[in-house]
Amino acid sequence: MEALTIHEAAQTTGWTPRMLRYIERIGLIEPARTESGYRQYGAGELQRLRTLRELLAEHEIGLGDVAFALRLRRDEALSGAVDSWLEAEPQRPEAVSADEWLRWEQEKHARIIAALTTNEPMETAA
Amino acid sequence: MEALTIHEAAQTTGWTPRMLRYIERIGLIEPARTESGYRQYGAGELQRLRTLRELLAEHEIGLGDVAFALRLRRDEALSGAVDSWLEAEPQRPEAVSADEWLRWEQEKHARIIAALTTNEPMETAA
DNA sequence: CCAACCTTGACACAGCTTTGATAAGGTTGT
DNA sequence: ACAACCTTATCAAAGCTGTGTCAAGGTTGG
Repeated sequence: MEALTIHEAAQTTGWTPRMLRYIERIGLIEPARTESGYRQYGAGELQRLRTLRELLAEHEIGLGDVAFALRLRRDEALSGAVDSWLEAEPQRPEAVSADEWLRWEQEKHARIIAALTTNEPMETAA
Repeated sequence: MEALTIHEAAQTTGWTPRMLRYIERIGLIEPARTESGYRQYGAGELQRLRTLRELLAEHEIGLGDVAFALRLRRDEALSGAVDSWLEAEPQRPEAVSADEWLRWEQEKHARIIAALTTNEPMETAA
C-alpha cells in the first residue's frame, strides 16, 4: 500500500526523520504504527507535512506556535480563558486636564498604600 | 480616572517594571504615555495585568503563547491558514463525548466560513 | 543470518525567549 | 537643586526550541 516509512516520508516532504519524530512529539502529526511500532505515513500525512512547511514559511511562525493553536482548539477551557482575556478592552485612562491630573498625582501615593494595605482583589471586571 | 507609574503598577500587580516593559513590547498591554513619555497604567490595565498572571499560572502557558493568540486574532490571514491546516487533522478526538464532538463540528463550519469570507479562498496545494 | 532498515534515548549545540542588572540621560516634586 | 523617579539601550544568564548525531537494540526481507 501507500504507507511510507519515516525515511521515505522525510525524503518526499523535505523534512528530516528527526524532525518528523519531533513533529509527532509535539502532537502535530501522529502517524499510524505497524504492529512492531514502525511509523507509517499515509498520503494524508504526507500532504499535511508539506502544507505544514508552507504554513511556517509563509507566516513566520514556529512549530511551537502551531502546537499551541492545536492546544487552543482541543482545550476549550484554555481557549475560553485566553479569548476572554484578549476580549477585555484595554481601557486606558482618558486624557485629562492638567489640574485634574495634578490633583490625582497628589493623592496617588495614598491610594497605592491603601490598595496595598487593604489587599483587596478587585475580581469584578467590567 | 486612575493612572500609576510603571513602578507603582508593578507593585500592585506583582510584576516587575522590567516585565511590564516586556509585556508592552510583545504587544499584550500598551499603556498610555504622558507628554514626557512616562507610562500610565490605568485601572483597566492593572486588572488585565492581574488576570494575565492568573491566565499564565492556571493554564501553564507563557507570555509568548498569549502574544501568539493575539496575533491570531489580529491577523485573519494567519488564523485562517492555521485553522485550515488544523481542520485537515486526520485524527479524531475520541476522548470527548458525542455531543461535544457535534458542537465542535458545528463550530468548525462556522470558523471555516468566517475565514473564507474574510480572506481569499485557499487553493488546493498539489 | 545479515544488511538495512526501524525504534527510543541521550548528548550536544546554536539561537531565541525570558528576565535581571546597569548605564546614560530626561522629568518631577519639594 | 537634588532625590527619586522615569526613559531607552545594552550586556548577561538561565531556559527552551529546533536540529544533528550517535548508541543499543528490535524488525524485515532476501
